[in-house]
Amino acid sequence: MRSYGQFCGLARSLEVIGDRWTLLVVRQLLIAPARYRDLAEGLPGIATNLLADRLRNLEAAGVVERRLAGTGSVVEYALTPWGAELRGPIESLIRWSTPLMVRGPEGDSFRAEWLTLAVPALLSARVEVRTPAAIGLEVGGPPLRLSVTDSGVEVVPHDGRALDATLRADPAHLLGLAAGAFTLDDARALGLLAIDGDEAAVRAAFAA
Amino acid sequence: MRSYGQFCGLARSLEVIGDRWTLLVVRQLLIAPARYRDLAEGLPGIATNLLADRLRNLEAAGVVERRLAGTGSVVEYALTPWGAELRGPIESLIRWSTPLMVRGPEGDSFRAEWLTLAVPALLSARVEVRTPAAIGLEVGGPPLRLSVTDSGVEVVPHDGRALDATLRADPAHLLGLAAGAFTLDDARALGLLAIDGDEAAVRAAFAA
DNA sequence: CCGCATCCTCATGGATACTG
DNA sequence: CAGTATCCATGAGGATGCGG
Repeated sequence: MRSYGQFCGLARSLEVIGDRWTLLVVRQLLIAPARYRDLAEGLPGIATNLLADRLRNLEAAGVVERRLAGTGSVVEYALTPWGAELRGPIESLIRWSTPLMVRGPEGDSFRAEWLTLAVPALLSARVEVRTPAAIGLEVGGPPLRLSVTDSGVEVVPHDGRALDATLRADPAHLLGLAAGAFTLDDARALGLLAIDGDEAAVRAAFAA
Repeated sequence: MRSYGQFCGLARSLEVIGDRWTLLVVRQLLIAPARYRDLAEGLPGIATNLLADRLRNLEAAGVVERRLAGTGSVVEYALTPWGAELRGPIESLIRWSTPLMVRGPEGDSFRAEWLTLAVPALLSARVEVRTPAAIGLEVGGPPLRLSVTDSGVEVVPHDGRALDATLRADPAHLLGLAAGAFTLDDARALGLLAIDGDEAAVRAAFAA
């Protein structure tokens, strides 16, 4: 990226993460450290040369580090501590995007893993009191678990542990619910989502 | 901007504000509504065709609106309510940029008005208890006033009102102080800044 | 296979001149 | 003053190649 030549924090940030695709690469690594192939899968549409270029630049800037995963010679990419601090800006942009998401997927590709960032970003900005709960999320793709604890909200791949309830919906409606754009009752009356198990737990988690 | 084709809030945000220069245009309008000429001045380095293009796109996206300022036929650009909500993401990126700012200007251009975003972004994330105060800031360029009230922290052009104190420093040191990167005592011992008036007010404002 | 590098084509950005 | 028009440089996208 060519320099803006401005002594301004925003301009300096954009010189690091302002290139096309760059922040989406960070998004993927915020979901989990990953190999090149996983990144290419999680970033539908990216050209392989661009992915390689972005990873190189992010590493040079100190946002990403290459490391050897597991036992052997498998290269893995992960965020540095400073890179991981991009969670704040990214969650902030996800919240800002709510008006852009309500129109639904419209043929765009979707991966359930993206919800691991979006749902906590939307919920934690809106729900103040937290009742601990574990809620399964089925939105198409691998099942997820929304985990509400005293220390915060997170969404992780579901590993078969015990759940208080399970919520099944399409991604757009789950996001709308997390954003508080409509109520759980309305959504359910319209058949947009289904709940199994302890409904009160779901209601508390979404403050709906 | 070409679509990423991903049903993800971050991707959809970047389709609106991800183009080069775009978020810097928003920065300028967050400082104050402005005419074309003011924007060109506040965005050193931008080409006129790009500024016109970005304003067109931002208007089409609903982030910016053109309006007639004052009495007559003078066109002015301002953020829509949704556009103004980009303050959160932008402040978040400014905080993230702290490690990029400590190396100083290095020949980059600087405008005092950029501090009206940066200083509150850094201070309000770090200082919890607020003692109301009005502190003049002299950093090169037009004088500013840091205004601390119960409701928040803001930096505005100084209009000659009464001040509790005045702080003179170069931009990099003021940012370091606002970020808590070093203490007021250290900075002053090194001759990096000077205070006139009520020193305790300055100390309280910066929690130093 | 996986992890890129190369090559080519087309879109976008940048600098500057110009116009209503 | 507020932009357009133009022309050149750079970067993105897509296909393919290639070494480990």
